[in-house]
Amino acid sequence: MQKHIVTLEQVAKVAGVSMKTVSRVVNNSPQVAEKTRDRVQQVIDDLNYQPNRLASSLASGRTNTVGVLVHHAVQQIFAYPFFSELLGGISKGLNENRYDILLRFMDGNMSYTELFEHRRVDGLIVTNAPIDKPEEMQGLLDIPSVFTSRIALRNNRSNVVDSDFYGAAWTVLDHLFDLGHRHIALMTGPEHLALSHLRGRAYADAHRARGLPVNDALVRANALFANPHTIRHDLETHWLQLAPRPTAFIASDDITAINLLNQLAGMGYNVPHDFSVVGFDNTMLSDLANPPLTSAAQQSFHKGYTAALTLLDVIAHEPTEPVQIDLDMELVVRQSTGRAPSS
Amino acid sequence: MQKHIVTLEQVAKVAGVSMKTVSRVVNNSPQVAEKTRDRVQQVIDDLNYQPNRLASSLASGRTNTVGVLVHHAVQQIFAYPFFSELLGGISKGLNENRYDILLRFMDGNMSYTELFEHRRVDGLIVTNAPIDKPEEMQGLLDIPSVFTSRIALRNNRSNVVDSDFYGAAWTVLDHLFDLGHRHIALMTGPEHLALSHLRGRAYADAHRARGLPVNDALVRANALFANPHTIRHDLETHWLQLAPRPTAFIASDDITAINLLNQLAGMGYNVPHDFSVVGFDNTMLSDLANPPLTSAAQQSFHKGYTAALTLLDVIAHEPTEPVQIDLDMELVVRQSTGRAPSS
DNA sequence: CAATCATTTGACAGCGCTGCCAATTGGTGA
DNA sequence: TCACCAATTGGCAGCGCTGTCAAATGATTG
Repeated sequence: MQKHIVTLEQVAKVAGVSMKTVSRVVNNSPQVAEKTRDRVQQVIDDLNYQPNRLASSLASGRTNTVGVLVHHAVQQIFAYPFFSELLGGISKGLNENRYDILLRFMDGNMSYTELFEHRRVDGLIVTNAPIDKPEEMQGLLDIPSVFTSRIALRNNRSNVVDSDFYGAAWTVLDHLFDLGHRHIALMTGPEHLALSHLRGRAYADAHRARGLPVNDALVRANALFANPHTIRHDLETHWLQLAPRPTAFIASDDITAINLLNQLAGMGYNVPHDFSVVGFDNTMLSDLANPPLTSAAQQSFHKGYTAALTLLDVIAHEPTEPVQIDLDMELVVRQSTGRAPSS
Repeated sequence: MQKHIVTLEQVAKVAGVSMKTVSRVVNNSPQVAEKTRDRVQQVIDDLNYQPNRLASSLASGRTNTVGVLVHHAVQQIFAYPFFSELLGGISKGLNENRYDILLRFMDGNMSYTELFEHRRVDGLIVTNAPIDKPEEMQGLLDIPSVFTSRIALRNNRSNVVDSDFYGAAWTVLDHLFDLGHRHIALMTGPEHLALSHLRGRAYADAHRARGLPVNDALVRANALFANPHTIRHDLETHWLQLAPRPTAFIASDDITAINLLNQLAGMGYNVPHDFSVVGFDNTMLSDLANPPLTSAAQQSFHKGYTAALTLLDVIAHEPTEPVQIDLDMELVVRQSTGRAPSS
């Protein structure tokens, strides 16, 4: 399909310089006389020379490419707008530094370090790392890599860029306390994710700080993206059976929150009059919800962006200490939260 | 960070065979004696040899990598779950054939053919191709490439895998006709997308087929993902001013539909009692809407999967005729559509 | 047992570029 | 004018692999 493949050598020949000089021009090396640069550039343009990046990478050992690993089992997560935004941020951070993305949806039998070992990338960004296979992750610690989620509470050798779920949960609780709520249900998220435990801790700490008692029945783990049926079931068999009843719900994520919203509406309750509901992530779904959902915003785009820059830094400087960055979360208040019903 | 980089040559030396033989083993070439294969494989495992894919690609001219281009200006689209699913399908199709994805969010000054010209990929998949720069797209026609959207009605040299928006619009209209609706508003989507025109044509054809008159005021172009404000404005200044008033709305996409749903609710109308609303794409948003949204489903995952397989076929066989595939869309009926109000 | 042919293996150039280091050029001051 | 130094430029090996084609091996047959 291609007519002629123009190489460095041909450009050099036509321009009457050495390959090395052409190489310098292509790579914007400063040590080329301006006259020479112009002449060579002219030939490059004339011949429509396109450098072969593979050859360049092979010779230099740098690929200017980063692998982004997405855990496959979490296909579902992938449809969640949050991920798309994260990827957008990663892309921006990398593109600004002339890096490309090699995207891989991880399959059961794939090795997490393969892309790097095959010399195809300079480093890896691991999103939603599986928490159930720490051994497989182990190899990543010896490689330039950044996780966008804490992989386990005790793991502290990994480079991590994550949102401050502890602080966010605390902020949410303050918001609800201020609205007069005293019985607040918390759906933490799954047991195996660090963020669930962080939320749980914040819940206890925030209550303690206000001198309020903690009712353990009000804190429950749940699967992310809980479906309507499960939520209905939990409402009927648990939450609404409690005495005193919770007057507010902190959901693990926006989808769970919206399903909760819809189930409550279906049962004849009014949000925020009867119950307040808070979501997490502040995805576009929050705006579309009815009523619009109060949600703790992860800076998803910025998180991706930061992860990218962090990785590039790790690649360049190989720090000995792990880099761990917490990003602020901000509570976006909409109409799903209001004053606690005066019982 | 790496201790030893094991090369083919070292494996060959240790195994006591030539490099070429090791290469054959690595690439599963059939013409290797079983005994030799086992011995070599043993050494490969022992030394933990990892082939250098760059070197392999450089020598062979095949990268086993496909570029996926995402138009940057459509950042917004990217947060739309549809895209994530599409990407998931692309990934599946490619992974099954041992291809990887080089993902690029296109920036204003990027060349669409660059990745290929730099020999980094064997072909390209172009999602949401910009329709306003046909010249830049032109180069893609001489390269193994597949578009996931019709780039322009008249362009017929490109390989395209798209959903059958014409048929889908017709199906939606049938559904609404059957429910007794006779005044149906159509928000086609933007002028510059082929799908808008296809929907418009289906609208006219479906009416004609039933012997119904077409009221041009009921068909309007709109931006995808119309925001609540715009929708409110259009309702107040246009749709609700018409006589007779439309009793049903076909929205260009799920987000527009949901915003419409919320605006109508905010104005005190009941859906589906007062108005029926249909969305497009059947994203996860449809389920979360209140009431759940009737929506025409693009097989987003399957579309990506098909696009991937199509591209691999194009790469392998360089067909002379462009490949154009239409994927069926299915109407998923939920609670946002009902019988037309008996006026 | 030699001739024949299929199967298996090997030698080596070369893919297109960059790193290293040497060679050349041009300008300066004595 | 010549030594001297900085700024440019060039030569060439080699990155790790595969393609081509030749060589060696082994099986089969008359």
